[in-house]
Amino acid sequence: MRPTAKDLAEAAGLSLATVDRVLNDRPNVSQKAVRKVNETIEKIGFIRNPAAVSLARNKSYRFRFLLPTTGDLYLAELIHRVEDARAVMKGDLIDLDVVQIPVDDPHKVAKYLSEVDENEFDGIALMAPESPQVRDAIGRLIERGIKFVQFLSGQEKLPTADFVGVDNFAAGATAAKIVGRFVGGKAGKVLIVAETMQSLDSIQRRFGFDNVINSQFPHLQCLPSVETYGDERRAAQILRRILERNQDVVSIYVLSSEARIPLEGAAAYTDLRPLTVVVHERTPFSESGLRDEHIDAVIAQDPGHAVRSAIRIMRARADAREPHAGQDKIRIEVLLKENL
Amino acid sequence: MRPTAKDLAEAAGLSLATVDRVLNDRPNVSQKAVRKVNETIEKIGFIRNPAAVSLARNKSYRFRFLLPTTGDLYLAELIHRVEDARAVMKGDLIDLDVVQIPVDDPHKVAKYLSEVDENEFDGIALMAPESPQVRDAIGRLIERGIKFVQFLSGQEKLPTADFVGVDNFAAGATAAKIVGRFVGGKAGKVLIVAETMQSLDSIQRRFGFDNVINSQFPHLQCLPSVETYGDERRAAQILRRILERNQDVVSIYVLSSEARIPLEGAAAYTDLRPLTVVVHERTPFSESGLRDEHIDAVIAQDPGHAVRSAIRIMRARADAREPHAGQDKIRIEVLLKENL
DNA sequence: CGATTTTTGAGGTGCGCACATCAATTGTTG
DNA sequence: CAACAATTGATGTGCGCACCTCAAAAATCG
Repeated sequence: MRPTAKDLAEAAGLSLATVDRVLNDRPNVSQKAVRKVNETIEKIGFIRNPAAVSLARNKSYRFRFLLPTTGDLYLAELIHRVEDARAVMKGDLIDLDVVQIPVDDPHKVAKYLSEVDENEFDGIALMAPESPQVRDAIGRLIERGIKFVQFLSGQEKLPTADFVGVDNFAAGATAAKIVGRFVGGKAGKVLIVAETMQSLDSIQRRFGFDNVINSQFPHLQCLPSVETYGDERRAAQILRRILERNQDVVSIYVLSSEARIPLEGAAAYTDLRPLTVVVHERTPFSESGLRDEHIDAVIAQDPGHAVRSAIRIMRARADAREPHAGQDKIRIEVLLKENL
Repeated sequence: MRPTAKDLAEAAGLSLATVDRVLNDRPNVSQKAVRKVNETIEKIGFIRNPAAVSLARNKSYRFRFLLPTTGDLYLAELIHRVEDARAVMKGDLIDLDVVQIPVDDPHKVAKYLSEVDENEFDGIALMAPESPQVRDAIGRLIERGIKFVQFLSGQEKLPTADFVGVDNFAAGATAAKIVGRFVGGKAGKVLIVAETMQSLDSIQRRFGFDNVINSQFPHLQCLPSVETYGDERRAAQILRRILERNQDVVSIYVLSSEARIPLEGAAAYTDLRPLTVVVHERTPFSESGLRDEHIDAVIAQDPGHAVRSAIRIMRARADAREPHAGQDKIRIEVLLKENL
């Protein structure tokens, strides 16, 4: 039988009350008692029964995901994953919800964060670009005891907050390696498309991409980033113009999470198959693109994994535990038609 | 406040005893009562508090991983992951252990399985090739109420058992796609190395590999599989001979989990850098190979993920629940130098 | 109809721990 | 040494549920 707190008390030659004081960091315990208890824990291999703890505390966790209002398929996927997790975690006394806010307005984001009630939420996961205002608001949030996770964005990592997501520099580098090797020695230009280059994510990906192309594939030339601003017509027009002017484009790299908008625009003008097309994030569009070979590779971060990871981290922090690092690292996945 | 079983009973107009009978599938309940309770569960959104269930049942789980005795770095990694999980899961009343057995002897495996005491273990995860004998032994194990997982091998999926691992056909196809596109249009031969071609895993990977090469990269020619039998000297000799005879080898594909043995042999004879080298499984060797560019890509399945997945499945089965499909699918990962 | 079976209700116990109260013991200080 | 503070012990309650027993009520049957 596995030792209980009572066994611990007996083995330590102390009362259950003192053991309780040590285990739960209550005041009025001598250093000697603390040491004795901890030694005995090691000695007899005592482990708190988490079910009993949870039951006795009868505490529940309320976490909120703050996601952008605008976004296409990947955002939808993300929301879907949170809903999934919501259903699963409900049993474990974890209440989740999603609120969408205009993340591109730092002022509004900061205002929203400042209005979060610490009696209503134990943790917030925010997907928004960073800015000084937002950073300050996050700091105040944390001071009020609300656990915070930077979710898939804002990689200027705050020392006080946890981050869930990939290394975007490495993600861009990975895309570049695929492009470079898939193109196959041919010289030519690489067309790079982003929704916007304002965000740190885009900048880092582009930086990682250029870095690898320039050092390992000097026969390829990266064109300046095209920004779509999420506008389909605009995207179609600009891409058409650029492809007309640059007949030697051999590859397209879409570094935003929204591949649909630029690629549908480009496909209207030219056949994508001869080009090496690499995009980010698995969506119904990118999946079908892989299947019918309009897209050669997808660089992805599993949204379900990201959501679960954010939840695990907030829960661990709420329990004043360290998160388990290993399981919570988000991998940069490379998806081909063959390993979908 | 979230509804308890008592609330459920009141809302359903039944006693707690009857509600308990329904919730735990006890005998002597009318169909009417069952229906009424289930309806009320939906209506008030009752969810059993898993902590209370766990505490009241006070049940623990004992699972054993049966792994091969022989194996190199990947096996070591796997054992390490089980040990990690062991420490983490200990808190959740899950006892894990690892036993290594000679998996290539179906007779011994079957004998071992038949001797597993159902009072001592709730679940077994076995990493071993299939054979009729083993299959029968697994069947008897399951009949005795022990939950069983086919762990990273034996993909002739038993309808009665769960499987954790990748689709090896797809894994081979993925490797082929990488080889084909990385080679870059050059014609030549692909050297394929396995520890043994006896195992179903190897056969499926090879089949998937050939399939993609033949259909998409006809300018490449697959050589017959070389078997190392885990013997370094043998491997070095054979590979040297083959590479001497085939000066037009452009790529090496190692389809077993042990890349070290063949690649160290080949590297002794020739420089691997000009070749496109693709191997399976992330190990210290394959990682450093990626870093210094002796290896171009690694096709991997995360061992930590696989271990956790196997545990989750055994636990779900032991609780007579269905496992959560999504989280437990093992991805075929593509690792490059850039996304390690 | 009574005799039997099936179904229900009422109630208790314990799982391992958190949290609270109050008394008893020890240590400290002037 | 008394007066006080710091520490410890003894004990109780409740978290939500599983599991058990015994009696009562309802349904079924010959």
